[in-house]
Amino acid sequence: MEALTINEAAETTGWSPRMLRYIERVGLLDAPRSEGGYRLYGAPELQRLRTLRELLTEHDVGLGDMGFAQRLRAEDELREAVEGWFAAEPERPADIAESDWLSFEQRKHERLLTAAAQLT
Amino acid sequence: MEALTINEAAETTGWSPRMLRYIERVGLLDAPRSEGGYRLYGAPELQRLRTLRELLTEHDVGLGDMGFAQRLRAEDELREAVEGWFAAEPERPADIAESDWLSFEQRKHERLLTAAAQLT
DNA sequence: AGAACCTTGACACAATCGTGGTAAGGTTGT
DNA sequence: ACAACCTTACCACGATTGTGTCAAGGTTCT
Repeated sequence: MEALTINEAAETTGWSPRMLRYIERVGLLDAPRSEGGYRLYGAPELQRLRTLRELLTEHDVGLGDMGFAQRLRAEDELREAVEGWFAAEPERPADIAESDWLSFEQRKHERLLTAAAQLT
Repeated sequence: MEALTINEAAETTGWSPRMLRYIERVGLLDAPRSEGGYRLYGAPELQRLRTLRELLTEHDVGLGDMGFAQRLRAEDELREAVEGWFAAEPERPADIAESDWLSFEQRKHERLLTAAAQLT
């Protein structure tokens, strides 16, 4: 048939059945259900599960991280708050003449870090 | 005097000194240092720390989540992988016959895969 | 109808996170 | 020089995450 049950899907995707349920619990991938409530994994779900596995292992990312990424896409207010926070880099051009507490090197280092973070 | 030491900064921002060091450890906000190595919090850092506090409590977000958001801004490859994964949402329009949805999704996914392959 | 599979829920357990404390030693300002 | 503050490096500890296993019961297929 077209759709696999959870154990079959587990075998072909590399996840455990337990983890497939967990992935659903954290809201990352809901498998469609049969009339009786069985999860049924079609080709799109299987492919997505394999891709997810690759993504996590290759970039050292957790399921919780992906859950947060999903919130960032879904919740406008949250995304704007987060973007706003990162955009508000600390700059104090007025202090550079009067700087009795911040060395030029430290300031340069800060700018380098911020620039690196904004290489989009 | 332009900058507060860590305990003073803790008092005005609502964080504990311990947490200010932790926030720095996870890479979210590096305070500039004095010659002797003391962290010195200026007005921009204080403001950012307050904003961060608000952001976390109001949206139920953790420091780890913010760390991941920072990685998303800094690492192009990661951001694209994550975006790509979410973009490949399995959608099954109801007006497609049950015998057809699988091949439909398969074709759609193949298109996505070839598109992704051409990105690299 | 019966074997084999699935469901949810619970208990378990190592690893990490968020947070506090303490100790040994360096810095600052009077 | 001395009190008061700061630094890093540890130990601790409850909560959460990622993962397994088991139990009690419902579904699927032959």
